Amino acid sequence: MANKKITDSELEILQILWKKGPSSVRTVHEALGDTKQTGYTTSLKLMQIMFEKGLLTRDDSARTHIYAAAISEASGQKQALSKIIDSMFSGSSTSLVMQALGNYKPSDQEIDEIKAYLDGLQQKEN
Amino acid sequence: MANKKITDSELEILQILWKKGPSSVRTVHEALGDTKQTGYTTSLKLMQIMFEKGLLTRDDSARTHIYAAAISEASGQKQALSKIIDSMFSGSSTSLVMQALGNYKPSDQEIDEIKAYLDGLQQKEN
DNA sequence: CCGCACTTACGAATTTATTCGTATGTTTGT
DNA sequence: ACAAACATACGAATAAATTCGTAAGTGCGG
Repeated sequence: MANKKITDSELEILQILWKKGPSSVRTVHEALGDTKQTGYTTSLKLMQIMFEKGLLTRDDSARTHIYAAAISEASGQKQALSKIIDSMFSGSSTSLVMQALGNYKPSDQEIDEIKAYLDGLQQKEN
Repeated sequence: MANKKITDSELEILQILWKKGPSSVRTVHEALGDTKQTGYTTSLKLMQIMFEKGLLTRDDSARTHIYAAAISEASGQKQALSKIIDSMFSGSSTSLVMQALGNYKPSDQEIDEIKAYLDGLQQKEN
């Protein structure tokens, strides 16, 4: 519901949790280590803040707490899409789609998949 | 080339300049007034900073300086798309397209337009 | 000419995000 | 039992973004 703003650092952590599933701070911190070289307590603090914000849930029944993303990856994707459709594409999802197709040419096979998907959408319409 | 990070506030200003074309600080500030109620010097400062960052150009030959976006709207759109394709869609533009189509069902007519566009892409391929 | 409205410049306060040091407690291996 | 390794909590330093106050110059109407 409530749409708190997600910072880039927070997004990195969500990525990892989406990929790995519920994880300890250490696990996340080490996965993060590939791209950032910040201290362990930095990751900890960030995840605690995200928990307070409601971005993460956590199981603190064991000594090592286990955190999980509070929103699904799909819903994160939808949120990100909404934001740029509103802010960059004047609310037109179609023009976002065209622009994406133009910039990152899909292969023939991918094009066929998209077409099939579009056919499916038209079917349901009636 | 260089990909400076654009904040949300900065994006709002770019929006206005893309829509209205080169404008004075006052014009931008008043357009901004619809959504934010910050002081005039705040808008001024922000635009000055954007100018320093290279996000805006300006003509200071007259007393009232005229600012313009240094990047085109299309290139801003491309940048925004790149970012979320990388960060939210594991680099797959196709899955972004599918997700966008799924969330914001286009009309039959829009679907046809997209299909036509896809046909065009396949044509060129050979 | 004088004062008012408007402009830019710029230092600095405020707010928000990121990072880390340190305290404190728990677990584990020997 | 004890030390080393590891966990959380939390205050606070640092950095980055946003906001504004104030100074100083320009131009215009009367």
